[in-house]
Amino acid sequence: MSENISLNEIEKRIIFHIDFDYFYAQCEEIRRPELRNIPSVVCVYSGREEDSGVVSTCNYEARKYGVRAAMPIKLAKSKLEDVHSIFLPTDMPYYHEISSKAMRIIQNYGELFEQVSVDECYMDFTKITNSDFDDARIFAVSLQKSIKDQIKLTCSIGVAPNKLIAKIASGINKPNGITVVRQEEAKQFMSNCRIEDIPGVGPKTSKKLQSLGIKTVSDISHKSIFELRDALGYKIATLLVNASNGIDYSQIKIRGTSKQIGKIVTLKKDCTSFEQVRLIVESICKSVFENLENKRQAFRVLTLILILENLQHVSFSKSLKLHSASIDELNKNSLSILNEMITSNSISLDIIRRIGVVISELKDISGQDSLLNYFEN
DNA sequence: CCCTCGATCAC
DNA sequence: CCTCATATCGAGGG
Repeated sequence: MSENISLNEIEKRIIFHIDFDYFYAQCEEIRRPELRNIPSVVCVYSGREEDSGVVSTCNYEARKYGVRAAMPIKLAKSKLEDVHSIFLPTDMPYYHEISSKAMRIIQNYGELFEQVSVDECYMDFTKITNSDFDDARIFAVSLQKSIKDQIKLTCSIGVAPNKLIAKIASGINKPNGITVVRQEEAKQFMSNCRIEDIPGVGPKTSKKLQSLGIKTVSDISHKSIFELRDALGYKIATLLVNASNGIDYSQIKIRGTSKQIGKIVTLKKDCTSFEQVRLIVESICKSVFENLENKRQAFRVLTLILILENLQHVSFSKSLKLHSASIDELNKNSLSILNEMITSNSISLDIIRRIGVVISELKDISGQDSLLNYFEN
């Protein structure tokens, strides 16, 4: 913890984690209320084949049949066979519109605000509530009501002494729920959680812990960071030991613009010639570059990512000497990296499933006179 | 200290 | 069956 804030102040915080319920599917219900009564599934279609892709979100009606986020569309369809249901593609611009309206309402409540994603944010309510959890609950109810009244959107709120617990708590009484965890309940609350409930613990970390014989949050709380460091790395070890004791010092931080811009696409099955791949890389570059232009920024690092048939990821990156805002530069470098990757790793074109381009080390160039082709100095 | 690359997470 | 975008960590090499 590098922030200079006293422990005393840290422990008196009241943090909200606000999570919009089944967000994409609920957005669809907002513009088409008739969807409320039937299972609806919002999907990311990869275009590789008819119905290839995954479920992004689904409403609770669909969940009754076992449909879940990240599930292949084909599997979801099989679960809803013979059921009157609807499958829709994502419409991100529309979801962002709804999201901004809701986020604006939340921000108007006052203090430090951190938007984590399109459907999730944190807000510090310490001052407004004077560290009183009863007050905080009233604010949570009022916030839910404002959002519901103004845009017909429901959300779930976790109220806790830190971000970690607020985040876990918001998921407990979903949808349209409020869960309050006080400072004095923090450790007990954590010990009732499963290890996988801790944000930052995924399948890999879970498995490592299991192989160490660690099965519960209480098991972790009896370990030292030192004991876990070798297996998990310093950061995760620290996170886990603190979390298991109900502690999380991380602060709400106002997020600036993103630090990278990227796009990954899935190749059609019949795409095998280098010429086809080249055109795809160029179209990805175009889209990434448009994004960069809109933000009036230049990039210095670009990374090309290949995802192979066996879902293995291979990435190569290149740092430029100077920042660039030239699409030609982006194209040229992407293609040269692609060539290098294919030859040096002896990757044949037909085992490439997905291709991505990411640019990073971004820098604002608004105010520069030539945006089209800008080089530092 | 910078660069590159892979891993992991979670949306 | 297997998307997509972003952030962060850590190792290893210079």
